[in-house]
Amino acid sequence: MKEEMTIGTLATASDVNVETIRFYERKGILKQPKKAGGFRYYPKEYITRIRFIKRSQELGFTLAETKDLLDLKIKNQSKCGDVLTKTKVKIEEIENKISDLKKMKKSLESLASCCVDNDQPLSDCPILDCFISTRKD
Amino acid sequence: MKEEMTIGTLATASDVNVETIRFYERKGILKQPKKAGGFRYYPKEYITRIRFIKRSQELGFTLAETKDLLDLKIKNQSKCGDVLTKTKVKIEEIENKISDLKKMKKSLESLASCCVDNDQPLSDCPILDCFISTRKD
DNA sequence: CTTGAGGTCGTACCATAGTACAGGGTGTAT
DNA sequence: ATACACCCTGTACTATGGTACGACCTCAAG
Repeated sequence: MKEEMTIGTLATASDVNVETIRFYERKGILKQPKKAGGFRYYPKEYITRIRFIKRSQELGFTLAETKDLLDLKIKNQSKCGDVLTKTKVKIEEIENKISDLKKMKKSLESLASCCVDNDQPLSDCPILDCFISTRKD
Repeated sequence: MKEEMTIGTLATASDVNVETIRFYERKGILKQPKKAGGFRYYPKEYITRIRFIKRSQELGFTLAETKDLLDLKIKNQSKCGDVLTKTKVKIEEIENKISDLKKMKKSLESLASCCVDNDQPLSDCPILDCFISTRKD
């Protein structure tokens, strides 16, 4: 049996849409495989690559960043530290997002605590008032 | 002095782009003000409304959700509890995002700790390997 | 009354991450 | 040999939150 597959088989095996694979190719994230009769034929390593992309997204990397990571892999003069740096930058970004979200959560909680009576008409709703007055100017 | 202003003045006063105001109008988030000679003339309440929208975004609400909030305000049979409910849903969403981000961060940190030698060639980079092998299947 | 700032509308464009589809070509099985 | 599933390219469309621009119009000052 040949180790190659068409795009549909790869898509099923990788659990993504056929269109997504073509989209990644257009974006340069997946390189064009050999073609025969106009059809793309993928070696099974592509399953691993797509898995990598998906994992990378789960870890918070954008497609552009994922492309960088994969490009590093291709350039063989790349050093492990290059990847470590990108990873550390991403960790910081995530930390910032977490702290922003925590601030939001606190603001919303303090808004929620304004509300003493659910059946109050909205004209007297303290939450909406707080919405305005708690804005940092 | 009249309490009305043109779109440019409103934009400056609200610290948003003129185009943004027109965009909000198209989206139904801001209602059309009275027009004279084709020009939009805004009462100053619109400054408060745009502030509300911006504050709402800061709090993690999308424009669609902000529109819901503002629509609640308009329907006078709305109850304060309606707003409280939306606020609580949003708090939960934020909590979920935070926990997702924390997971990402942990994964990245464990990847980073794989790297023992920055100058290692990438072919031996443990981070990239971990990328694949730590994927939850 | 002319000029220039700032208004109008409609449409196109940006990033992000895809999805959908028309109109055609190919590959394999019966 | 023909059907049918699958593939091809290219383009348009989705959502989100805007930004930018051309061509034209209006208002206020000098």
